[in-house]
Amino acid sequence: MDEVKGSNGDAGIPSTVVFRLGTLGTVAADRFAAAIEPLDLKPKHVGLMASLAHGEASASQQELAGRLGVVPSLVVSLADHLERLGAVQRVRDPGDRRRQILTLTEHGRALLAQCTATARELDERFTAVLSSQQRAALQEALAILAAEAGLPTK
Amino acid sequence: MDEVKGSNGDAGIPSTVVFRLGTLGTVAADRFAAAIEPLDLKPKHVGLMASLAHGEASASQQELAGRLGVVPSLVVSLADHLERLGAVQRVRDPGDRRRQILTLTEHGRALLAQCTATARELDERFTAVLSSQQRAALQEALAILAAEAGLPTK
DNA sequence: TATTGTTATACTCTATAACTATA
DNA sequence: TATAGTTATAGAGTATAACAATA
Repeated sequence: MDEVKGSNGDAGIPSTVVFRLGTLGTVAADRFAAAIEPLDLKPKHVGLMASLAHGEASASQQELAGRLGVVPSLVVSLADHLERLGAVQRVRDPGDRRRQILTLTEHGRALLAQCTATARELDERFTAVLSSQQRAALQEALAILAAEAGLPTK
Repeated sequence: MDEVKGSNGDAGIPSTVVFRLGTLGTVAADRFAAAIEPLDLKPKHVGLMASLAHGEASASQQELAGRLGVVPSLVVSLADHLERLGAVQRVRDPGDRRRQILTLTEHGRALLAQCTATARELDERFTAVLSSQQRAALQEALAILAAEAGLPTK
């Protein structure tokens, strides 16, 4: 018989989902950050670009702050950097001149595509120890949890 | 037939494992941090206690720094705080009086047990949207990835 | 007066470097 | 001279608060 049945009474905090997501999340984020560093981008920049690429290709900075779950002043510096790189454009909303509408440029799309390719390469190496069934199951579970947590899904 | 077969060509960076682990990891870590805040603990404190609880119940600060993947000076402040709470004890190694041996106290064990219970409650709510098969598959995949990444497994 | 974006400032986390004691 | 731990300092990242332009 198996020594473990159902939930292991001896299993400590490292075997909980929250703990493992936290620690693995840090590892994944660090590796991704290192991989995109040559592009002069941080994960948050990629998050902003991804948010602009999804559906409506433009948004006000307030909207972005809400979507990313960060404070508006942080969007300013992220957008400043991306604008300097030529990845996004700021245009005053003619209907409400207080608002800055951010749109992804062609170069921005190219950069985002590069980041996506990089992430996929990392995925392959990172999940190489998993069987294809395990990998698919992981993808599925993470997608559901991300949707539930209100995180970008597509 | 399904619109998606194998890997979705339209899937953006948010659907990669690294990106999702990163974002979900932040969410999980934030929730856990909020939950243990009443205990006057941060996730890193719990990580240190968990490291001491596993197998050999004591270690030098250098060893801990290595295990946690942080710099020794950070272990000092973590240990300071835990010592103030009565969760760990510092004892000079008689064999090498430069070394401080950290051991978990009874109170430390009790605190860690509380954190573990808290993490399990969070797990239940966090993974409530998953079927039991999906939850088991997630557990399995995360355990494998954690082991592969050299993170605590038990 | 309220809201958008911006700037100035402060706080948290963690690392690097300098220092003390022991070896 | 080298190492364990400590203390002092600095940097990255992000939030809060004050401000300017527009509504």
